[in-house]
Amino acid sequence: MRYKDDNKSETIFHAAIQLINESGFAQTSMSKIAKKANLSPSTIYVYFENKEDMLNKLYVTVKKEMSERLLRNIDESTPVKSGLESILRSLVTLTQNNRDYFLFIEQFENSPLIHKISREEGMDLFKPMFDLFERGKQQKILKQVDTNLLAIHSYSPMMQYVKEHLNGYAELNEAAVERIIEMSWDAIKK
Amino acid sequence: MRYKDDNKSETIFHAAIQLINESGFAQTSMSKIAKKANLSPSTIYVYFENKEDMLNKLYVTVKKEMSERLLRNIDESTPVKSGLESILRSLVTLTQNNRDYFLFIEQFENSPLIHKISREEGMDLFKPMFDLFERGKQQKILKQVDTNLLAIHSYSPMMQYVKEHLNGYAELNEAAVERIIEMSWDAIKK
Amino acid sequence: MRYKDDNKSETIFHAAIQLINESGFAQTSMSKIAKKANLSPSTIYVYFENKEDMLNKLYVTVKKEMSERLLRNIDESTPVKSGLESILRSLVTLTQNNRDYFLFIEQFENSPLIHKISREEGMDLFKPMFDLFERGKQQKILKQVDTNLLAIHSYSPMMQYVKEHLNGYAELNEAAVERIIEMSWDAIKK
Amino acid sequence: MRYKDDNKSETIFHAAIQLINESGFAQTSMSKIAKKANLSPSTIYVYFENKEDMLNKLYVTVKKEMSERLLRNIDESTPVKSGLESILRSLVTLTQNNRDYFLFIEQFENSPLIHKISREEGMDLFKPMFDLFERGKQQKILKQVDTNLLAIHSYSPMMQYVKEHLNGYAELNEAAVERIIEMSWDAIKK
DNA sequence: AATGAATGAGCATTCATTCAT
DNA sequence: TATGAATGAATGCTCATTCAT
Repeated sequence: MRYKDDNKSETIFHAAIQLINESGFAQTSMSKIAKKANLSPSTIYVYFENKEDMLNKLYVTVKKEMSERLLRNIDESTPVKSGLESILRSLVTLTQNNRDYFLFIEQFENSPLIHKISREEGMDLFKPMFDLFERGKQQKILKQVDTNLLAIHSYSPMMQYVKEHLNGYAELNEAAVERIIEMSWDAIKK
Repeated sequence: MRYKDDNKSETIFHAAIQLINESGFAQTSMSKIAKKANLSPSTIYVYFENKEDMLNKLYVTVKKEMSERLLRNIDESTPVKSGLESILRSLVTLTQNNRDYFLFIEQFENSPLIHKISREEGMDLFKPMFDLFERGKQQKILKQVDTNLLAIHSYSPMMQYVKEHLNGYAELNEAAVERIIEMSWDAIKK
Repeated sequence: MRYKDDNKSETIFHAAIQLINESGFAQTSMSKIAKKANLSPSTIYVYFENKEDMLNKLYVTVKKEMSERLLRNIDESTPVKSGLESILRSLVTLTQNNRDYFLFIEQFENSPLIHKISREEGMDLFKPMFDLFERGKQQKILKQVDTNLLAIHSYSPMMQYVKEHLNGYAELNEAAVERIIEMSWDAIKK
Repeated sequence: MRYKDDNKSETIFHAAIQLINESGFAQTSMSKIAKKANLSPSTIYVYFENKEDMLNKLYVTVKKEMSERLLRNIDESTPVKSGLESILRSLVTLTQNNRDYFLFIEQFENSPLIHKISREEGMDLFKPMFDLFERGKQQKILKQVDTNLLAIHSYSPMMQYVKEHLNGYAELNEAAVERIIEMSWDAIKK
C-alpha cells in the first residue's frame, strides 16, 4: 500500500499557483492543473475535497509560509524600531523572491472564494507583529492608539509600494524603501 | 428600428456587480446576470463583446465613478492639508455608501482578468490627487520625496482600514478615522 | 415607397456564396452574410423567407445561370458531335471562369438541405442536352440505349476532371480536354 | 481505472452518419448524436477532439471501409476487363447495401469541412484501381492516355448512375448496369 | 423597404467530479 | 494510492429570426 505523498501535494500547489496567476481562478480547471502537475485529475481529489477546498488550503499554506519568513527575525526582545525595519525589509525581499506566492495571495485577498475561516487563520499569523507594536506602546515609543492602526500604517504603504512593482509599473528602489520605512515610522512614533 | 437603451447597460452592470461580489467572477455566469437583470443572455452581448470585456468595462466605469466623487472637492487652490482630509473623509463616506462598488473594485485590483490598459485607465483618474501632493512639495509643507510615496502613505492606510470594516471585522469609528488622518499627515509632512 | 432591389438580392447572393464556399453552410450565419453584404440581417428576410429558402433559391439561380451559358450554343440543328464538343468545352471554360458558382453547386449537389423540388428544377434545365442525344439516337449516330446513359457518359467524366482541377490537384490541360471528349464520344457513339 | 471501449467509437459513428444523412451536418448537433448513441455529449469528446475532427475521421473511416470492399476482388493478376467489371458491379452492390455510408461520403465529397489531408488519405485508397489501368496500358489493351483519364471514364458514369438511384429518381436496372460497363469499356479500350 | 436591437433556443465545448479498476 | 474513462450539468456564446420603428 502506498501512502499519500507530500511531494505530490506540493506539485499540485505549484501547478495551481502558476496557472491561477497567469489566467485567474475561473480559467484554471482541475484538468489543467492535473496536466501541468503530470497527474490524473482524479489524483487531485485524493489530496483535496474539491476545488474550493484546494484554493483555501493553498491560500492558508502560502500565507503561513510567507508570514513565518516575514516575522522570523523578531521576538519579544527586538527593539521596536529595528523590528519594524526588519519586517519591512523582509517584505521587500520576500515579495521579490517569491513573486508567484505573493501575486497569488493578493489575488484572493478580497475574493469571496476564500472562506472567512481561512482569512482569519491567515490573520492570526501576524500576531507577533502586533505584539511588537503593543510593546512599543507600553514603552511610550509609539502613539497611544489602537494597535491595529499602528499595524496598518506600518505595513500598508510598503505593501502598496511593493505591489506596484510586482505589477511592473516601476523598478524597485533601495532609496525609496528607506524613505518608506522612515515615513511609516513618522506615522506611528510618538 | 429599436433604439439602444443606456439604461439596459446600467441594469446589466448592477446585476453583474451584485452577483460577482456575492460569489466571485467564476461563479457568476452570463445567464445568471441576465436573469437578475431580466434580460435574455444574448442581450448582454449587444452591449459587451464577451464576459471579460464586460468585466473590464465594469471595472473602469466603477473606478471612474468612484474617483470622481472622491476628488470632487479638491482643486488647484485647495490647501494641502485640508485636501488630504477631504479625500480621506470622502473615502470613508464613499465606501460606506457604496459598499458594492468598493468591494467589486477591491476584488479585481489584483486579478489577471483586468487588462493592463484598464488598470492604467483607472490609475490616470487619480491625477488630481498627485497634483495636490506636488503642490505640497513646492510649498515645502511636505517631504521632498517621490510624489508616489506621498500618495501611498496618504491613502493606503485609510484604504486598509476601510477594507477591514467592509469585510465586517469591526465597526468603523470616527475617532479612528481622525487618528488615521493625523498619522498619515505625520508620515508625509515635512 | 421603395421597391425591392434586385441588386440587393444579388449582393446577398454573392456574399452568401463566398462565405459558404470558404467555410461551409453551417459556419455561415445570416449575420455574417449581412455584414459581408453591408446590410442589416433583417434586410435579408425581405428577400428570403429563411436561411433554407435562401440556400435553395441560390442553388436554383446559380444552376440556371450555369446551364443557360452551358447550352447557349446548341439548338435543334446542331450536329450531334459538335454539340457534344461545344457543351464539354463550355463546361471547361465556365467552371474555370466561375469557380465560385461551380464549387457552390457541387457542395450542395448531394446535400439534404436542398429540397427535392429545387433539385428537379435544376435538372429540367438540361433538357436541351437530352434532346441532342435523342436526335443522335434517331440519326443512328449514337448507341440505342437509354438517353440518360448517353448523358451520363457524356458529362460525368469531364465534370469529374474539371472538379479535380478546381480542388487544386492538377493543372487543367488542353490535350486532356481533347482526349476526354474523344473518349466520351467513343462511349456513346454507335 | 476504466478502459476505453472501441465499440463506443463505432456507436458514435453510426449515430452521426444517420443523423447527418437525414438532416445535414449543420442540423446535427453533438447532443443529438449523443442522445442517439445513448451517451453523454461529453463522452464524444473522449473519442474526438471536436465536431470537425469527428467528421473528418468519419469520412476517412467510411471511405476506407468502402474502398477496401470495392477493390477486394482484384489483384495484380486480374485481367483488365474483368477487373473493371468486378469493380463496377461491386460499386452497384455496395452502394445498394450501404446506402447510408455512400450518401454520407457523397455529401462531403465537395465540402470545405473536409480537410485536404483527409481527402488525400481517401484518394490514396484507390491505388489498386489505378494499377489495374496502368497494366492495361502496358498490355496495349487500353488507350495510351493519362491513367487518371482512364479511371475517370471508368467509374464516373457508374457513380453518377448509382447516385441518381440512391436519390430515388429511378429504379436501378441490371440491363443498364451492363450497358454502362460496356460503354465505359468503349471509352477506355484501345 | 430597411434596419439595429432584442431574444429564446440551441450550440459546441468544458468542467468538477465520480466511477471502476 | 492512483488513474483514465465517463458524465450531467453548466458555460459562454451564437444563431435564425422577430420586433419596433
